[in-house]
Amino acid sequence: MARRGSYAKGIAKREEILTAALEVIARNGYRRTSVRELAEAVGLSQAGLLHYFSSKEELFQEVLRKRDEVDHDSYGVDMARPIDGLIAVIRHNADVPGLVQLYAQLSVEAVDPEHPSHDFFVERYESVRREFGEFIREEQRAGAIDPELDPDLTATLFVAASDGLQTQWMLDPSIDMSEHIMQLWRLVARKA
Amino acid sequence: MARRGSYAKGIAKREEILTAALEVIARNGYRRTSVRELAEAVGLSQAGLLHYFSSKEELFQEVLRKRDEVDHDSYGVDMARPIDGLIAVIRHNADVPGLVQLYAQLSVEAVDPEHPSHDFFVERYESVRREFGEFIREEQRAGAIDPELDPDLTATLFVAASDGLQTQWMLDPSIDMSEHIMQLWRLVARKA
DNA sequence: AATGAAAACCGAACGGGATATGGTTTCCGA
DNA sequence: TCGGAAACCATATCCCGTTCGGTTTTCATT
Repeated sequence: MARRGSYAKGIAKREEILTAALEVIARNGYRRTSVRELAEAVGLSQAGLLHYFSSKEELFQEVLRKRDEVDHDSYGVDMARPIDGLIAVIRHNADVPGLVQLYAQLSVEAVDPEHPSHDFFVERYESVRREFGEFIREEQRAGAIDPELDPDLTATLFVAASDGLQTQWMLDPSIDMSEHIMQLWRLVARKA
Repeated sequence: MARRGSYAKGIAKREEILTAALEVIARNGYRRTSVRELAEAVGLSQAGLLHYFSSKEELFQEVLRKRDEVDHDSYGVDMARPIDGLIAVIRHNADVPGLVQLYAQLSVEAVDPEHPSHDFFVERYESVRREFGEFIREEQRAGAIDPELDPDLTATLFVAASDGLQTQWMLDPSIDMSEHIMQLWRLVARKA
């Protein structure tokens, strides 16, 4: 049998790195977070840290992937409707500015097709739009949303609004992101 | 009298740099645009280029400021309604991906309060929201928009949607940004 | 038209960034 | 217990933005 996979110590260290990365980013901001700092935060050399992640960008991508998993478990499953999950996530995001900043930064950098996280984000957006679009179709069948509305277009709009609100919120934290999304939902939900 | 200000040659060179920066970004993407390349593109050394702009970030900010001026002159003045101006700008943006990328990148980096362009973006968003919010108030007075809608909230939503759509469009250029904004406008505009 | 001060520009160097290389040490299953 | 892979490090490399101390060019003043 070929020996493959990591040792127990390595698996724990990897998790520790992901957690520490978040703390460092939350404290210093994305721009001022270097692999040197990340390495120091977990008691490794730069090369030691890069043993776990082939690049800084891949490390960050893994942080976001893990966040997606946690969010999906917390707000995706037990929530009755995806819109409630979306609002819950957005509310939660206001408590983790480091993650929001990391996400905003990496998603924009990844528009470059050569960026290592390009495919990750392309697929992520596709799946988020697909899921939310499907939800809107359901609401239309249930009569809660105007059937004339294009569900895919509307889903894209929700995702866009969520992303754009984050930028404005980071520049001005007095902006209440969830309130704006609720307003958008009221706009698409049929009245009376 | 103290001699101050630039020579004719310098003023022309400065403009040339701003124009060339756009071309280089459009060709190489923001990530791969270095001051070395920028300098080569206009026949200067790195230090020579930095004589005009104290930093790379300041140069990029000036590119965006110039874009704002041009857009404002082109779509802000002669357009009847700001919403038409917004849609026209968004349509135009699809033809200048380099600018869109530069804007998206810099606006996110500038969320760091230490970033040299932080104040620029804070003020820019404030003024855009104020202008659009005022327009919405006018439409409400004219009876074109539900007076119950919070105009500032709605303005923020339009800005957020515009920004967020750009990210999705850069990742998937088949997305029609203007169509989505028109959809949003239909949602807020009173029907029948 | 000569002058001189500031603008325009350059070569070289600096500090810091991510990452590749070639190791040594530690782990742990066969 | 042993051997191979994982875990980890010191060092080196290359590119980045930026600084410093110049030289050359421009052009208002005289």
